[in-house]
Amino acid sequence: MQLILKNIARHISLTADEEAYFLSILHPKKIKRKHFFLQEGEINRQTAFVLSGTLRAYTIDENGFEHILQFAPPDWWIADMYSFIAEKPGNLNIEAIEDTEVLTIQKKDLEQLYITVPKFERFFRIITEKSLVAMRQRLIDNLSLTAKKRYQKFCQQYPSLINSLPQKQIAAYIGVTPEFLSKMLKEKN
Amino acid sequence: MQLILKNIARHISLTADEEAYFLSILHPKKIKRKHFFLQEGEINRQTAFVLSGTLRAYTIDENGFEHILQFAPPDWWIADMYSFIAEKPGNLNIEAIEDTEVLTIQKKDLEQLYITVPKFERFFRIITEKSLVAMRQRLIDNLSLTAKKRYQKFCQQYPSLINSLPQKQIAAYIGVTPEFLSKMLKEKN
DNA sequence: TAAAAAACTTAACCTGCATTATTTTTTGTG
DNA sequence: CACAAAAAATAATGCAGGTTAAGTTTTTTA
Repeated sequence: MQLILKNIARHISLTADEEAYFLSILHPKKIKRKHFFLQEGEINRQTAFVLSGTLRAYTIDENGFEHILQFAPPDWWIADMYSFIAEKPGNLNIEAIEDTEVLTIQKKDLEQLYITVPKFERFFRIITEKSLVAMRQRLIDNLSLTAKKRYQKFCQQYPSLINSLPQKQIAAYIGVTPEFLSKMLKEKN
Repeated sequence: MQLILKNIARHISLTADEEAYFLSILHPKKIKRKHFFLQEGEINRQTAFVLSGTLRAYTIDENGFEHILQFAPPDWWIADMYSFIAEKPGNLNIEAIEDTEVLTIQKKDLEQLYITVPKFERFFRIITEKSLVAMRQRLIDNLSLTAKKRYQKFCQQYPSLINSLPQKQIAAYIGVTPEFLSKMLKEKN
């Protein structure tokens, strides 16, 4: 529980009452490796904060290829934002790549939280702004960098993941086939 | 001025006082065709709402190629979010593709607005969430669709722009060279 | 309104990455 | 610990889209 309070304290400060109220709406949940927090076609009714383990969010395109949009190691928030705000079925899968513990907040509870403690509007505004900046940069990188450079950037950005992830998933994140990533890695050095 | 109030009314409602205060921090600005609202290397100290005309936001990569991140026709908000929140020099250029009128809000005024009228935290949270969803979808499209399909999607999404934009700029948005777009367009039909 | 600049077209050739298919290695699970 | 499944490596072949460069049309602006 300390982890999520510290996460929030990076942008807003809470009174003891507000903190207690916030903690009261959190639901702990465990997701086993290879199990899903959310599957394509479902409505994402809760947002998640990762305490331990790691989740990944991905889509499957019409040719059956996976494209990974986000890894969520501890201290990260994750949801299918489209589905969560529209309350419609989404096309994201959110899966545990190892046994994972999260805290979830139901959409209804979050809406009430916004009303009761408006500071949380600020908190989520700020982290959404940061996500947008990161997503924008990733789009730019995909438009302007070669696969080799995108791989290098990935290594810098997620040094902790690089050794625990199958290459296949790194390929699905940087936007190349596993075969091509394998070839690239042989060429280097 | 009505346009921006309507835009805001889509997500929050203001009292007469709040409305007056909000209007008081807006600065009208005109940007002539081919002139810049913001240039690479500058700190983006204000966010803009387009009243008339159209802006485009783009980066120039290390090989000198432009990549367009956003078109902002009337009723849209635009800024270099990275530079705006970090208060550091950004790498976006925001240029008028025709004579354009915007309303700007200074970062300092926006911060005060958040404090004085917290509803605006909600407003900007919501529109940032929507931008994030759109940006995420664009990344997925770039990872999974062919250039032809991305062009078709662009036509559906910006029917009003399609005839007023140079092909070069459509190419810079969908992520192909102008030569290749030209070839594609000949092939079709 | 004419000259200059920008946008567009065309075409030959090139390359980064995909595809397909087979083999080898690693990992997870009963 | 064995063996089934997943991941990774390898390699031949293919193609979407890039590059270069020249010529043509449209737009801008003096």
